[in-house]
Amino acid sequence: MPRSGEAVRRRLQQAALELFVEHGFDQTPVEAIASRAGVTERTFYRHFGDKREMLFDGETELRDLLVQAVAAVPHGTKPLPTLRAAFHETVPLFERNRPLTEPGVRLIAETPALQERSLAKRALLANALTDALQARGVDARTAPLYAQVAMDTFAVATHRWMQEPSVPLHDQLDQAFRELRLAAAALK
Amino acid sequence: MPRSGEAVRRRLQQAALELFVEHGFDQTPVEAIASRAGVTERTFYRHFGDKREMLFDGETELRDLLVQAVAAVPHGTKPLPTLRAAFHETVPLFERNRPLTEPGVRLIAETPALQERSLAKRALLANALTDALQARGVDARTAPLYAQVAMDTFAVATHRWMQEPSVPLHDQLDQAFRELRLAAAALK
DNA sequence: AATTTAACGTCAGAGTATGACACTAACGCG
DNA sequence: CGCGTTAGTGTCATACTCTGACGTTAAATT
Repeated sequence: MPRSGEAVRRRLQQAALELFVEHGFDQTPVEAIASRAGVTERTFYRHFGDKREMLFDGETELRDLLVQAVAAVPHGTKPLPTLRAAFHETVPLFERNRPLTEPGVRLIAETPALQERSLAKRALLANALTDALQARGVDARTAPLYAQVAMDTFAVATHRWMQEPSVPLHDQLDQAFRELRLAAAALK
Repeated sequence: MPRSGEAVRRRLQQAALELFVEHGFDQTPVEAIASRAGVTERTFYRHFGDKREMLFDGETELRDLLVQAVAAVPHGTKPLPTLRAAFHETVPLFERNRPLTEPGVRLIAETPALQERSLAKRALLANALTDALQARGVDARTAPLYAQVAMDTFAVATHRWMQEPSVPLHDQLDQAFRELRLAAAALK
């Protein structure tokens, strides 16, 4: 296998992040990123499907970890407790990547095009969780609902954790799911 | 006020829908849409921010209706029951627009770019519901969670209703929220 | 050393979206 | 009824995104 290209990929990501925080996402042409990384614009598109994609690299890793964690939960556990347990398994991953993803999340928050992509990635995660639940015997009709709701609860927890780092992500998760349970109990 | 342009806007929407179902969204240049509508490509972008935006016109109407419905719910009602009641108020709107939106949803389902935009619109609705809840005294910390979760439950209900028109949307809504309550009760 | 293979460069091109400027049709008013 | 205002439109230019085709280079295999 010839020259790996992994180094180029990393240089592109770093160059992009620097230029994005300096001039903004929309004001940064792909040509500028490629130029700083020492490659051609064409090469950029060989490593990333499009300009937004570079900000969401860890998503596939998170997805694989989640589906694996769901499969590892003891059988007989109900859907939402299963997903909550799986989310707890991803806490180390988040804590490890925290400083790395911090500038990215601010960028996403202030760029509509990146928010859209972020929501799309979240939906992909929810779909993966739906499949993981079905593999455990949850019926195909209700699995999407559980996956979506749990995914949002997880997103709320991580969002709070980003803004208030003092309280651990584990506690944020339990707190969010507790609020979900109490709110749903009021439904009659 | 000079020539209204409302007719042009309608012609653009109809021309776009026809071309989209015939050649697909990605294979339909804006120029083709504008040409069929009898205007210039530049005029298209004066009526719609971008090419995806034409498929999501009713969203603002739905959003206004929802926030109004939330405000109309008797005070003292808990968040999730409030949102469920608000969703029930939008059922006539959905039933009325059903045949109109049917080709659109199929198009969205098979076009990634449109799915992203659809998710973004759903997020906007959730944000609007968050604000509506806060206006009723729900605290800012939990309101986003309730709005997101309710929004997903609503989305699941409408999705089922699209595929199985035999059971009314009202029943789909109650069923989905019932499943949410039961699933959350298992959280302990 | 020759061959294979994946990464890269170059070139061309379609499509999206925006800004600047001029023009025109409709409406209100004197 | 003529006049000016104003929103809608056309025209032109242009930056940017993304893709296809083709040739070249560097690394790994034999």
